[in-house]
Amino acid sequence: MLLGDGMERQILHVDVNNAFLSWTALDMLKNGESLDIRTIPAVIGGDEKLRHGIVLAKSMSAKSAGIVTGEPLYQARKKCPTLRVFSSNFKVYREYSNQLYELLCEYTDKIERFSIDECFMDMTEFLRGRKLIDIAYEIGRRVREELGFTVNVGVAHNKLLAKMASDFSKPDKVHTLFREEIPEKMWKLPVGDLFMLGKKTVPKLQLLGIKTIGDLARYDYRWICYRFGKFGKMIWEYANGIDTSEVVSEKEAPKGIGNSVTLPRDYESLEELNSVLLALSEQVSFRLRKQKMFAETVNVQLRTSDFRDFSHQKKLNHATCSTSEIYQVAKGILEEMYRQQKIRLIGLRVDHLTDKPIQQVSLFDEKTVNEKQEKLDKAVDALKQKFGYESVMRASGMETSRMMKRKDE
DNA sequence: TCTGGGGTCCTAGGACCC
DNA sequence: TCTGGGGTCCTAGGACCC
Repeated sequence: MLLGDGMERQILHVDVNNAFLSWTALDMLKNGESLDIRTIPAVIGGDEKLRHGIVLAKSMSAKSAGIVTGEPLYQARKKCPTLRVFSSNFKVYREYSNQLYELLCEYTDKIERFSIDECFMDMTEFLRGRKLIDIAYEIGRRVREELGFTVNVGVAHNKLLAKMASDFSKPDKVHTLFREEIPEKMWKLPVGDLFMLGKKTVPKLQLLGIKTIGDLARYDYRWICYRFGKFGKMIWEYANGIDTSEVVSEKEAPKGIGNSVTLPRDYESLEELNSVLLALSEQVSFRLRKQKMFAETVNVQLRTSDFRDFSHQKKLNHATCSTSEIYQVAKGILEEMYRQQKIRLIGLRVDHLTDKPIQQVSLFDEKTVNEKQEKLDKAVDALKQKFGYESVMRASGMETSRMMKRKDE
């Protein structure tokens, strides 16, 4: 920084205000609804009959009633009896997210989609003689006028500070967080407001007398590193506004692909669980093949009725994308780990993805079976692509599909 | 009808090897 | 004749994010 401001990176973080709720509101208005649900106590929530009943997003007035994201809908209703609940629609969200992304792409090539409703922009080489903060205000105005929803824009010299800044007062605001502003704007905040400090770490820090981000920033660096390892180094640096990570514009290949479902009631037999596992295998392997990737590891996750999570995994000696193979492995894992518990959730995920199959050494007849299976997978995929995921489905798959909300294309 | 679903990264312990 | 020890792979679990 002593080299002068010319060396500083120019970073923006754009964060959609109440994204799912705002986008649902716009979609409803577009479809002839006259009520703007952004103006009433309202939330986006899952289906309580399917035990998916949590708050995914809230309006400003719902927030004023003390409703927080992630809490059960029944609890939210207790806080606000007049609360209206609307269901999510990820297809719609994807469209609005894309509209935002396209608008932001007019400003820079270096742009990172951090989530469906957040982007980082590296403006360092794209200022074209303008001031960063002016661009931030212009983006806020244009999104509001052209897209119909609002964003917060954080302005800073690195990603962490830009993200912290966009989280200051909302909605429809621009905030800066430059180095000299850190003590005034960030150090006074409770330590739990720091990015990456969640509900498990905050109490541990409080035991050390660390209450604010400033307390953490001024705490002995070596002690925090000793106590919290790599994670400690990171949060101490964050508290001091240090973050050298780059804005990454190319979408990286996924490291793993998984689907899970909370069951409409607790399941208590392998047979019931297996039928869900088959549907999950179809879904996961379909997504895997769409990515043209192969997986080396299969992982089965269970959540018991008393909310205890556990998982088992198996590494294969090759990489696969076959529905039946993934299912067979997953079934074996499930049988090995299941101990007659009441199961609330079951999940399947594949990890250690590669873009080429490590060829299985197999006997001729085995290979024939594999090739047959591969052909079947391809034929089914083609139909799913053309007529929709549910066009080709086993009865058990249909049942499971009803429990699940398909999120992406 | 209390508590979603999709990810990433890190850690710790055991097996195994030299 | 107890007590090495570093490195890698695999697994289970946990923390965090949106």
